[in-house]
Amino acid sequence: MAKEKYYMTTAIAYTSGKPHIGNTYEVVLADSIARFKRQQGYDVFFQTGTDEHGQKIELKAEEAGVTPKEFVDGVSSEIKRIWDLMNTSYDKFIRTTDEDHEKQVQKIFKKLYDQGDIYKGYYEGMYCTPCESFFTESQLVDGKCPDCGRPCTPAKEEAYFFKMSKYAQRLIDHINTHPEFIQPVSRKNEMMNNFLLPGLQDLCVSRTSFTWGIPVEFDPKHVTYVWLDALTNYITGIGYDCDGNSTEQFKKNWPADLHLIGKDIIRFHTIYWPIFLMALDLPLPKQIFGHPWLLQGDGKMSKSKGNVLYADELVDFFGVDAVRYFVLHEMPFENDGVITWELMVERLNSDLANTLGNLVNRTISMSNKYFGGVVTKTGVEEEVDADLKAVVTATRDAVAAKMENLRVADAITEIFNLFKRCNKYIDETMPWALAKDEAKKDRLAEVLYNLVEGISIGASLLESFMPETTEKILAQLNSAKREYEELNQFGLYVSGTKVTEKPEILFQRLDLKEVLEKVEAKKAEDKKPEEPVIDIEPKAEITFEDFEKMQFQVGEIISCEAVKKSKKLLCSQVKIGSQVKQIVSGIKSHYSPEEMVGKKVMVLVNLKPAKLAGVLSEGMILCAEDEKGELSLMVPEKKMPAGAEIC
RNA sequence: CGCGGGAUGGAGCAGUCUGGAAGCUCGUCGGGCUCAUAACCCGAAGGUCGCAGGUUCAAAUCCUGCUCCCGCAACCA
Repeated sequence: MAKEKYYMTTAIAYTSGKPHIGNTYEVVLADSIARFKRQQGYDVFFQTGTDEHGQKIELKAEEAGVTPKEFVDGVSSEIKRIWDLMNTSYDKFIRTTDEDHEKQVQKIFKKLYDQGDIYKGYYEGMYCTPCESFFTESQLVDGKCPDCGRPCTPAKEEAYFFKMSKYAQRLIDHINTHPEFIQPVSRKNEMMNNFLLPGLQDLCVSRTSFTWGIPVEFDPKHVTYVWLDALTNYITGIGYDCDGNSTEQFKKNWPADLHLIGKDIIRFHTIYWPIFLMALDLPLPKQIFGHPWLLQGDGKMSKSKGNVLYADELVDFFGVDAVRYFVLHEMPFENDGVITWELMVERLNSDLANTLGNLVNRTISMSNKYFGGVVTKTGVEEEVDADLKAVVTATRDAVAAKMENLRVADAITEIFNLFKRCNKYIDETMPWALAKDEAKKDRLAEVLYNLVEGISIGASLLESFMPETTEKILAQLNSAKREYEELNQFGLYVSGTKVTEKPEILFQRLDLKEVLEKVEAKKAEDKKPEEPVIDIEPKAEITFEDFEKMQFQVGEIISCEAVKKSKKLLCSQVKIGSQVKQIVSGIKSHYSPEEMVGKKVMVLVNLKPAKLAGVLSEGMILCAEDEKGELSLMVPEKKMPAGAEIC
């Protein structure tokens, strides 16, 4: 029997910067679903990728001093690196700068234009450049962008529009007759009430204000605007051709079985995307799941605070599978989840180290201790075994039921319930007590066999979520990977198999305090290169001769006192070579006279003497000043004698 | 009236659509055990389900009003 296909996608990640743990969550979530479907025997095609066009990227690239293409190449490979680091099993990583995608988008644009779904018009309104968004006057807050609060400028732009209204009723009918289409269901009402029922506005699908995009073939000053470019990746990635020459792969996989996306872009996926597809006369995806967000626990996420969590950083601390476990387990189905270092450590210690790692470890240790590592089924059963077996064999279907509803967190919980049951079984049977009685040796063997078998099944079920851990456990138990069909059967572990002699610690417990200290240290390290820069008004160019006229020397401050009758001034006696000059400086609010003494500073020596507040000043002590007016004395980086020339 | 989300024992969350004995994990406390990564197992304490009304035999759940929190700054799925 041919395997049933399952085509699923994540949203494509926007290449404006490094993805944080929240972005990464989506692809890990998708991966767990893809892996589980494969385990169940589906012929899965799992696509992810990057969305690489738009004005924002054009600007970012300019800031970075590279071409947009160079910029997105860098970010896209960084995203791919993290996806790979997280061990995600995507089948295709599409980039919207891929040639075949671009070509196809152009063809789609033209086709929709030719058939009258796209028309040319004008976009008028207030434009916020960073957000790449137009707003109506009424949407503005204090004349500023309602999204980001920055100023907007009036703009009018020739643009192409898509006639959304034409397909609205068909979409409403579809949503009403396909309750599973939008998940979670609470989102369905939101879409209906806010967008569909009040009447859909036509969607702007082109821009002329920037060039980093896919040009409209027949009107090249326009580039395709985000959604028609980005959403179509789901079909171009598997070989759609709107001239009717779509690949076999496309014919097999479309329509998608699942689009997994963030809840913020549900609107685009449940309204615009289906309507585009209707216009192309293609079937609609079966399900769109808008997952919640993973939020930072301690206050707002902000780069300046240094509390943004990145996947690779977390992996450094905890390992890939622990991070996968956390984001999958901690993320609720409908509401946003929280991630903090504290919670992460707690989960690692309690679930992974204590419940799972320790179970594997103690089971293997006992097998070695009592039977030289050989696990034998003796058939000496007791009543307590029944419940263990019942729990173990029921887990597969319990997991499947949760996964069917995309309740990934709950699915994982089911597996851990199996491991907990195993731990309980150890207490119930007390192998160490059995070991003391030679007559109970066969019973002891049976108990250990049951444990090894239970763990084997649990480990196999864990594969979709923590693939490396599955490998490790099965390797330690010397157990073969089970087929899905075998995961609800107890007793397939081959009797007489020898487990590893030295069990490897699967998850090391971590001390929260130590972790937090390391995090702090890392933060401090990362902060340095992120200091802001300051631009000041450029002055006219000077000649070298001009420069040579100025004499700078290192001066040592011998004594210093505040200038009476003045708020800002300090008067210093400065030793420069063998002479001492009196210099008055406006730095009282930044340095006390006491702390000035002994400092070696940079002095402009041949400045014409002047009286400041009635006190003679014979030079100038140089300072750097930041945007807030904070001052910092210029001191030599190495030890220098007073009087050393600065040139 | 900008949009959206939230408020359930110390912490993180289920449960709300489809009313019917307040649940899970962690932490705390007490006990057990010693094979194991100071891990495991059992038990207990701890909640007027944000507030106020309403509907109902019955409300965390439905309705109305209110209060408070959070995101909407590119690091936003």
